[in-house]
Amino acid sequence: MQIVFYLLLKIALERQMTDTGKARKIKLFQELKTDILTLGLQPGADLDEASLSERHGLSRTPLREVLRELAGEGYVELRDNRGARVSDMSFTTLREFFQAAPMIYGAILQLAALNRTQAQIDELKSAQNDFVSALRKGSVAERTLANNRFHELTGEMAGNVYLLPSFKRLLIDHARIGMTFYRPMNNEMADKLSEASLQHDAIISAIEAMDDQQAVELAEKHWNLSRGQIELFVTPSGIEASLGSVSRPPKTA
Amino acid sequence: MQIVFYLLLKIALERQMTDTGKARKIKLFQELKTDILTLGLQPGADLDEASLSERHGLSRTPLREVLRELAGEGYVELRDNRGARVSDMSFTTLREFFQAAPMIYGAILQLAALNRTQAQIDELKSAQNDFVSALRKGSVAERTLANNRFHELTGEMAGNVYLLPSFKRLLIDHARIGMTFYRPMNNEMADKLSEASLQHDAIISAIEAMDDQQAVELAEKHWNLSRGQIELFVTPSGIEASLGSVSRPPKTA
DNA sequence: AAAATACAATTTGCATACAATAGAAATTTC
DNA sequence: GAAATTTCTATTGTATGCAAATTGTATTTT
Repeated sequence: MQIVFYLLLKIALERQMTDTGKARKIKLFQELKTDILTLGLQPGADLDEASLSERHGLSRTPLREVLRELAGEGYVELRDNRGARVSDMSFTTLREFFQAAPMIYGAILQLAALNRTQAQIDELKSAQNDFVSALRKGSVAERTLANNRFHELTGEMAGNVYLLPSFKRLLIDHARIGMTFYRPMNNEMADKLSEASLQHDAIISAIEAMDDQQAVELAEKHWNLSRGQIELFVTPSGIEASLGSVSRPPKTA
Repeated sequence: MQIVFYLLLKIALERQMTDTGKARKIKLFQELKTDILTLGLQPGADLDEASLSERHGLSRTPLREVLRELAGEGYVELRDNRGARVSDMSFTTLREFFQAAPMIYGAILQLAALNRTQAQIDELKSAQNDFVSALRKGSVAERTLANNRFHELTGEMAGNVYLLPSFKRLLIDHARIGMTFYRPMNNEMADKLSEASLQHDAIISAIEAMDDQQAVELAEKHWNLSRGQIELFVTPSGIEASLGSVSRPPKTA
């Protein structure tokens, strides 16, 4: 009987430590982020407050605050008297993405090389290890998240509060676009993935050596590789069979 | 007697139209923004939820949501279990500001020239009119806000969701720094203000002509002018009197 | 008297209840 | 039967009360 009480007490204490309101809030925050980054929640998807709050054991008040914070970082969009929805992507935004990314990425890596601390270097190396093992044996989502984490760290290293908002916004959509091309469909795409990993190593070296010019060059190379991956996915080599061989459902209505 | 009832009804209806919850929320949002931009609320100032909500006739729940949104745009910072405070500025952030601003400003004006619509041009001209009249007969805060509005419009013209977050963040601190140098203390500073106004006109012309290269050049010139104004304020010409002539209070404690 | 601790007051965080709004469904009108 | 209007339902927005946490103050201890 005493043991039962002891167990109950222990559970209660652990609950207080690990499952307090704040912890649930942070957990929800992270889960929504990763779900959005990995397309578990697709662009444009509606987020229902009631079901979300119930599913995560939070009342709607703190949930709504989480949604506001996510909106601030660009993960979701809020519509008046309508639900929140996952930030949308379109041809237009894709074009804007290609316009903005090279410049910001270059600036971030340059500043990272100039401002990094040793502790940050160690973190970056650790993140790169995770990325490599994700490439070897991880899922598409794990690869995307590991790559995202690597670049987030370079953003922290740059340590410029004015550049960071745009950089983070870019990383969100880079991850979502990447969810397609981190699913290699032929040898060419797989090769580019390992090349990306090698570039990460080079980026780490440049940053550690505080060689900002080298960092800028690597940023451009890394961006071009990424760009090539996207193009490979968007414009694949043509299908050999004629279109007539694709079965179509008969017209019924 | 009937007239009294009519008036009461009218007031009630108007109240519903103009002073509904949402309107109060938007108003609070705007007021906090302008107060922060014009240093009515100084960097680092604590924001008390209770007094703010009472003063604006809103309960704490929507107020807290407003604070979250302001935090997302970089106006305030939220600390756990502590109050929100106005985003701080320091030597470090000032340095970061000078690093990031030229690049972003150039990119924004270039894209503005490429993407602007005629309606936006008209708005920009109107904003420039307001700026000119603020220079002639407005307060320091009015000048700052008018200048801020002008540049916000160029940001809208650029229409790039990835660049906008950083640009807006820069504008916040540019306005706050500007609150010092839009208080001209000698002829040299006053001259630079009218020069800024002329540059605005040139910027409008370049954007209207969709001359993006010209827009980039003007962005650099405009930035250099702004930089010069800041330097004039930070490092003024020395005081002629000797330090000994400055009266000091006698040591009492 | 200085440091540490306990307590009280203030402030933030969360849950619930209620109000307002938007979208869908049903009814009426032509 | 189609269009417009009204009613209803589902969902978002706000207010209030209470719980948790922080900070400042008073008390105790050394």
